[in-house]
Amino acid sequence: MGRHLMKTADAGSLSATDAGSDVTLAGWIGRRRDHGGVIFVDLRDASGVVQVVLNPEEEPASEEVLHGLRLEYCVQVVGTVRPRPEGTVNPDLPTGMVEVSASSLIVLSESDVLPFPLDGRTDIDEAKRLEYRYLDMRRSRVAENLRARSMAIRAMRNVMDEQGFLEVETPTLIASTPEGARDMLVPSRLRQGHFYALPQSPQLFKQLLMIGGVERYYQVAKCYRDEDFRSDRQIEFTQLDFEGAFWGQEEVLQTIELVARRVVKDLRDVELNEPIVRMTHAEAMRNYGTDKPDIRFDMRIADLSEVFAATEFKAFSGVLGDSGSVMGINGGPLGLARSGLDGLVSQAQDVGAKGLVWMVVEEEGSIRSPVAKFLSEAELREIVSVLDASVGDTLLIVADRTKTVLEVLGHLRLVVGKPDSHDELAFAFVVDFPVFDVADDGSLSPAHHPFTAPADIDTLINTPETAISKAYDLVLNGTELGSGSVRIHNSDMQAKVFEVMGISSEDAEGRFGWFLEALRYGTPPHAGFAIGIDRMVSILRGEPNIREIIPFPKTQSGADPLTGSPSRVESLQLGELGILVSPDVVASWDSEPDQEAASES
RNA sequence: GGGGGCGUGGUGAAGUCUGGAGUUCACGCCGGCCUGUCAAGCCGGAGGUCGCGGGUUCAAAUCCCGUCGCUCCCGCCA
Repeated sequence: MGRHLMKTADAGSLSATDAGSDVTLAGWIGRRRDHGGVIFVDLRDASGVVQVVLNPEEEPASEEVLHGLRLEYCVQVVGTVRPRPEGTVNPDLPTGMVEVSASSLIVLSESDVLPFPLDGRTDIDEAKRLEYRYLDMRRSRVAENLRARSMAIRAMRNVMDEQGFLEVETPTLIASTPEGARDMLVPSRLRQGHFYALPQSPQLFKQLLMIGGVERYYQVAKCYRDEDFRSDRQIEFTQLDFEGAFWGQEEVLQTIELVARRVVKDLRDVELNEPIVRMTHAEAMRNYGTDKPDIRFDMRIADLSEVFAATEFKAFSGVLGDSGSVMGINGGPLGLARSGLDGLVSQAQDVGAKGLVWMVVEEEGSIRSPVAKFLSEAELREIVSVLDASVGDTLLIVADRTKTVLEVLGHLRLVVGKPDSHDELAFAFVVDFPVFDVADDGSLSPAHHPFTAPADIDTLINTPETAISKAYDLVLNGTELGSGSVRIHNSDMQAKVFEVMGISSEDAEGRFGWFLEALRYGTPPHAGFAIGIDRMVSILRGEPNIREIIPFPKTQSGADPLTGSPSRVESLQLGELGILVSPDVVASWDSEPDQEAASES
């Protein structure tokens, strides 16, 4: 290594075997311990931290420079790696066996006093962290998350490469495609009054790639959906998107398994030996009350309608007579006081239940419950039997329309059973999704985009409300990680599906005529998937939201506190686009106290 | 669009329920001392329009109304 190099070693990589070697380090002052004479500095770079010893008697720099060192100064240190003296080894530091004795120190760049500490011991307000994200990512939490994200994407690319996939970039300025969500729009200057949409997914392009003879495609794709934010939703996010020709569902699920195994291995150093559990959408709903079941814990929903077929209890008999259901879960030994049980009742009501019956199995086998006196001995025995209840267990029972019962119990199941960490991982495939969601009023709305192949076209046409599609989801710990489907590869079939979904043939021709035509040129059967990378990494990292995994995320209101986006633009710029901001909107600006654009103009 | 939580020196928190002097704690910052620490230590000091606006009151960080920001959730989002 020549002397001209700004650094010859990484701080975090030094170990006892480097003792005696001369190194040039460069990084930031993470901490300083100034004893008046000798000064210890924790020098941090991207690789980690090492202790640098500055002794003025050895003249690494002037007294003024040495005692003037402050947190996060960017410095270069030339010195010698040496074992730490007896009794001063730091077992908490990976490089704690050694230290670097400095022969010279140069301040490359001073730092202002920091807006918040970078020590990782305090939870800084997130808006502040995002405003100074470049400092925030010097902290180990974000730095490690960025590395994990990189590792995950590398693992995905490795699997894809090994499986013979071709990485293809698809455009991000496209025509609006129907994915269900609101499109992010970009105005066109060359065709005023026209707009590009940012892709919600590369859906139609990857299908075109299949038609184009690319048999296996993948992409680490930025996707955009202009909907409200959640802890696991941002308007822009990243997916591993892939598609295979001459493929059906089985090939897709097996590929997902390869990806999941590799990512979990690389990020958690855990081998997933068991095949990923598969269940149908109907099974998921019946057993867990949701299409994204958290199967780290069992606690299945049990149907108690049989038990109460002839009950005297009006709250139950009324519902059953109205073709509803009575179902329950065994919450296990919750040990809740009356107030806690009442809390569950109000939570059940919050999600739509008229009420919730709780029961606690008492020592001598009797049942404590507000409704116990309305139920027969036989019914109580049957409840205990069906729910496989033991002494101390809390049973939760809901009677209502079947859909409501499942929703409520699915919610309560999470409330009482969901683990509070992601130490354990439970993947699941949910397959055989219905084509339509049935609303309370019986109306149908498509559950998936219209390019999803139906399991059976006749069923779709004759009884659409019961039709199954060849669509499937990947779920991890109760979070939907991604979705995919077998696609329609036949133009006539595609036209029929458009029709059933309520898209008129004129409308379909106008918006997707080009795609319907493409399907007519020997389209191979194909299927694919997309995995949400931000979500997957956030769960594997045990982070509570995907912002921790995204380098520069936006706040819940869609703003970036660092750069000030979204911002107003000059009217000149709008003029070129043929755009005039509505007078109402302009008027509302006057009442806003704090606007970036206002001060820039 | 709706519901909940939060907003107090640079940072994090306590104080707010039950109104009574900008009070407290930790970190950071400034100055001094200090040659083996590693969240270094010791002594001293500075620093706040309690998010903003209005109201109630003799008196508001505290109660009320509004508003802004952040966040969690419902709707929305395959």
